[in-house]
Amino acid sequence: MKLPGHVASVVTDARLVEERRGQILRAAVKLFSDNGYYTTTISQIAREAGVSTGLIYQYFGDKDDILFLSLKLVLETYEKEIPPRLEGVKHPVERLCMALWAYCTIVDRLREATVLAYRSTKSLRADRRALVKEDESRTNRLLQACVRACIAGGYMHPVNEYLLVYQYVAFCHAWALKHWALRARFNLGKYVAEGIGLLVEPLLTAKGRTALAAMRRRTADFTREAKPPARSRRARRSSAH
Amino acid sequence: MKLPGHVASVVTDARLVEERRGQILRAAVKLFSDNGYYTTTISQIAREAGVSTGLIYQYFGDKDDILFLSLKLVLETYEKEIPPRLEGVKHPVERLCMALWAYCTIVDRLREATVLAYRSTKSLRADRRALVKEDESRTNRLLQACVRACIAGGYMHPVNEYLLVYQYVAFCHAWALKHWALRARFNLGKYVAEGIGLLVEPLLTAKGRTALAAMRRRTADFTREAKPPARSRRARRSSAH
Amino acid sequence: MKLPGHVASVVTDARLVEERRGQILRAAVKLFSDNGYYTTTISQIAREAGVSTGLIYQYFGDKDDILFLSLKLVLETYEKEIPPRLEGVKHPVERLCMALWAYCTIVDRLREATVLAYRSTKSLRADRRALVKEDESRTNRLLQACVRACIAGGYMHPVNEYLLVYQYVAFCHAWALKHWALRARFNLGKYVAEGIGLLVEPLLTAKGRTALAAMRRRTADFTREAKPPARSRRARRSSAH
Amino acid sequence: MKLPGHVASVVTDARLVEERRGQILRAAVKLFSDNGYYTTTISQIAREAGVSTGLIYQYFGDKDDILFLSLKLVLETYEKEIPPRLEGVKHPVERLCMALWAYCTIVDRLREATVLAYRSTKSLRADRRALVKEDESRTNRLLQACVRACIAGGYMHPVNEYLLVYQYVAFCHAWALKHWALRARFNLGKYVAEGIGLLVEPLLTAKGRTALAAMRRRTADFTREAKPPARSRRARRSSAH
DNA sequence: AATGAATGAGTGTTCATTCAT
DNA sequence: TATGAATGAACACTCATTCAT
Repeated sequence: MKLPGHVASVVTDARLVEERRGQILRAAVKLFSDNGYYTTTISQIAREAGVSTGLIYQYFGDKDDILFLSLKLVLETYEKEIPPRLEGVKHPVERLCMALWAYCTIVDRLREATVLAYRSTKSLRADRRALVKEDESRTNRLLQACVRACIAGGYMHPVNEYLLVYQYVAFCHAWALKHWALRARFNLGKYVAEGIGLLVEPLLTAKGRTALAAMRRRTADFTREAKPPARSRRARRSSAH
Repeated sequence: MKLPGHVASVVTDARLVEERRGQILRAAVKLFSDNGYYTTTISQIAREAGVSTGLIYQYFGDKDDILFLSLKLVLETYEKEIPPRLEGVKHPVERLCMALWAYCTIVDRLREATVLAYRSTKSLRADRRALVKEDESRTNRLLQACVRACIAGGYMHPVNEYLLVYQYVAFCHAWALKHWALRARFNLGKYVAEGIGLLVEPLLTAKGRTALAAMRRRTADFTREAKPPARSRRARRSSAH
Repeated sequence: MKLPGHVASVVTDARLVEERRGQILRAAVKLFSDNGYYTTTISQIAREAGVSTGLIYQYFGDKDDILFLSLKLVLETYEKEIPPRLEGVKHPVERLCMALWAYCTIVDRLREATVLAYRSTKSLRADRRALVKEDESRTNRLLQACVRACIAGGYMHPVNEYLLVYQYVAFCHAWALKHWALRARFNLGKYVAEGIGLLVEPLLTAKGRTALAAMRRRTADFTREAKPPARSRRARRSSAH
Repeated sequence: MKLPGHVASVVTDARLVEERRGQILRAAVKLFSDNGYYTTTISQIAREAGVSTGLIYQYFGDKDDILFLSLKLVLETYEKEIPPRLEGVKHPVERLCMALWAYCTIVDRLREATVLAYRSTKSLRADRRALVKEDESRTNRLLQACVRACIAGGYMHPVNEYLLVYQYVAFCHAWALKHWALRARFNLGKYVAEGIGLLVEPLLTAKGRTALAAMRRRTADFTREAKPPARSRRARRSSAH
């Protein structure tokens, strides 16, 4: 009786399991993202990860296990990387905007992997699909807290916050899903800035708009820049704080 | 030198090609939607369509052809079914709302197929992917015309209409993509009504809001109903005209 | 209980059977020669012959029937076309040389078909293989008669005439089988002339050599010419008689 | 950009590749020889070789690869086995006769495979066909050297040595190709002896004939014997030297 | 723990043959 | 008689998975 979330490993040394799985999953995410789940073979993953095919079966029960942990890896990235980006941001409106901005930059970095999540979640065994969806829901709750704080603070008109969050998520994911169309018209900064204009600003109260305007004055940078390489952006961001 | 959009058939009788392809594609869309492209076998499609495996290759060159025409079938449904639903609707705000409502009802009817489009477009041969995207773009342009009319008529504040359309599309597709989560809280009518409250209303001018309110009074029905079976909905619609 | 040499036809009108079979066999010989038996499909044959696939099965029982009659057609060509070329040629040595020359010109015309016979005889049902070999043997006997006459007339030293005939056949067939190599060094006339120098002349008695020399003086033409197109060669031949 | 002569293997261990390929090719040559290329299935080859079908694809890229190496195996056998049989044979006339004898014994041993080469070379991908023909040409050159030495030594009248070699090759191959007819009248020894009488002796000078007669006196054995099994023949030969 | 050779069930695709019209 | 749509058995080839070393 296997638990759906459990992935068995023949190897017992926990540190080694951690390390090898990471090594294999990085290869898998890359290949799945580029070529899809079904067209990626175990031996391609092995080659990309620099191990033998046999070794993979020491750390994963079957191919579905690899997909499962690959998707978790991606979804957990969202969940883990957004909160630190909100640290020190106090104002609810600013937190909401920063959350969207953070989410979008992560999507941008994991663009192919985000598409993968849409393509391949249904390829998972059904019981595990639910687990992956929970991961996604947890990320949504991060946004939901931001929205709620805006409304609670009187910065945003009361709205169906649940639906709004889904719209925000759709907005962030669209950067990956519709990148083929959007990239012709936007860079990432412009995309987020315009998105805020469309999905945040119209919902704000007068008080909220004032806050947004203030924030814009301070962080004008990311709305104008051409999309820079990931590395320099990360560097700039840390120096800015 | 094959054109990417062309699918060859051994059979020459155009009527028969039309009919058989339809028969096979209906089976394929169903199976692809339920089980995905790669896990659906040609012989499953044949069985579902009530023909032999060999026959399929009289009407399609290979499995990719079937996927291509399946996706086209789905995307063309959007493109073809929205315009008739807008006939007779004059007011720009009302047209926009009706377009969203129409789009969402089609997505609802083709829920699995819509998910299929997200899952499997990347499984297409690259040259054909572009053609499918064009189909999608054409549907977007239907929405874009509605948005533009609203702005031109002074019913909506000037916004980035291109991005807004993508938000609308994301909203409609989300009904299929996130149905697992949304169905717990919304029925289709409520979903659309709330979506309009979130994505249309806040962007309207005073004049636009008046129009929206008027419309709501007249068509209050669809915002309250439980999701009805497709047949009765269609019946109601025609009687309403 | 089918007789091996019998090919059944659904159609009863003998004249029609004759005509249709000829039409189909010409197409089959061409395609089998170019592409081989197994890689040629019935529908290719049908297309080449300008009929439907179904029609082929009105005149042949199965694909093996087509191959069988195709090979017979080719082998009977040898058997039928050599004798008229010997008409009026009286001298045994001259008859032998003319037979070789005739055989080689036919091989040259049916080059691909000759290769086909080597490739595909073994693809025939075993009982029919024997029939085809009999056809070949009958052609051999034409040569054998020539050799025998030479020996009987004291023009050729007594030799194993049976083996010699096989050598002659091998020589003629080699023009097709090894054409890829021979064509770089010989045209057909030179090939035959040199072959006679190698396989006939050394076996002749003094008397025989005198005859050969005389013949050469008269028919010097074909030993020097560049290989002419089939049409002009045929024309010249008839005008020479 | 694949080189036509290269056959890729998934397995890297050279010794293993050598061994497995040999094992599979032996099975393939047997089955191709008996049943032809197209009617032999991969799984028949696998069964005959005692391996799984999958394994075959670890050592060959596709079925064409197997045919290619099968034909090479056969043609290289000629090329490799003739020279050792000439070792220690000094006299040009004797070398020529020994070469013919050696060639014919190899053909006799590989009778079916020799027929295979004629049947199936055209089934090869065109670029590889040329490589196989080169193998054949190399064997021809072995004979050509023998002929040339005879002429240079004044043992044979000057003739078109290129054509003569082709005639010798045709003679040797005929033992396989026309075995169905020849076996009724000849055993291998008699076939070669008579062949020499027909294709070598008449071309010799007086000096050459003396040498041939001398040789015949010494090695009279092989012209009379019934066809002995390959093994004892080889044994006798070495003891005779 | 790690390798990679070996397995064989499963897939897309072809094509000789049939048969309703 | 002639058509060509329909069939389905058969094949080449793939790849997740196992296991001896």
